[in-house]
Amino acid sequence: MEKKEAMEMENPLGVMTFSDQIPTSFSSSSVFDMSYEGEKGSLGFMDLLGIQDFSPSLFDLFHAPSVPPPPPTPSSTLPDTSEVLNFPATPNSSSISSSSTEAVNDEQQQTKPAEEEEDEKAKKQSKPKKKKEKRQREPRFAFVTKSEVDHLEDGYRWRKYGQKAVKNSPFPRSYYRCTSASCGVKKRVERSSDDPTTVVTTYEGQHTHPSPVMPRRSVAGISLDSGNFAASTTSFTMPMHITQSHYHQQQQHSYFQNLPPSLNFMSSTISPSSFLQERRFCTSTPSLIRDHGLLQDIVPSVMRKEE
DNA sequence: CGATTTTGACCAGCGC
DNA sequence: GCGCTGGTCAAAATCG
Repeated sequence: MEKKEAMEMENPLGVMTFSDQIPTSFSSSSVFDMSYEGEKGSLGFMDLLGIQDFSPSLFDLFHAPSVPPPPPTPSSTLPDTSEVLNFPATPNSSSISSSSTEAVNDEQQQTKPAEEEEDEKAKKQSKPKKKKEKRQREPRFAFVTKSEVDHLEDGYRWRKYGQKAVKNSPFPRSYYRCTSASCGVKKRVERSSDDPTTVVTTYEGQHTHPSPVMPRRSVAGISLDSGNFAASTTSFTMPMHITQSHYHQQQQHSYFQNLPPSLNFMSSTISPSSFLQERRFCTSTPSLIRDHGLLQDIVPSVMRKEE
């Protein structure tokens, strides 16, 4: 798969890496490692943040001091990290790495929504698709969580549609699809062979509907109210203000300034207000920070596809 | 009985 | 062309 993605990578994108240790439904001390994958390539810039040793909240995550970032690496010399999850250096740290073809490759994205569904269907059915046009994947967002259970509760309902043995890993990879009719979001779940205590979950696509299951006050008995983890059922959830602070932090470190234009979207295209606006767009009650409990709650709009 | 999971088969893409 | 691998399909089994 790496190969495939590498092939699809035309514009290297950044790899967002956050780190945190947060309480989740699956573990009282979950390592949180997220990776937003992209087809056009990725660049480890967020992981350069080296964020670690955070208090158990995403909010803190974006405010905690970070270690000095390593010198920016030219995208051209970066390895293919489309599937790399940037495991944290420390046991308690984790990372969110992101890269998305779609994030930057908007044009193709724009034309996707309606026609893509059909395209995908056709693909699956008879697959008489043209070779030239490789399948454009949805933005993918992966994270690593220290958990004993493979399938983590994230507020949505999933139907397992496949399972495959993973090369060089004793653990199988499971494929899930959102059960909602019009929602084509998929996710892969696999246990890390390096660290069997961690689960790698990769989301692909955007939910086109609100979370059908939204236990907002607690997850598996773990209340989230006490912390800043204001939004909800899953570690994916991120309050608006966090997103904003995230932006600021990035600005402070000026990581993006050293990135190629295609990677510089965070500093050049996104402003705090744009984040806010996006959030408002997603929520009817901005002040209350409504989340759907998934990607859409954490991934900036520019990294997602607009409907 | 409908929804979900399991699992073998199938297909596409890729490297050799 | 062949083999490998990731991803998906779909029938059967299982679950609630």
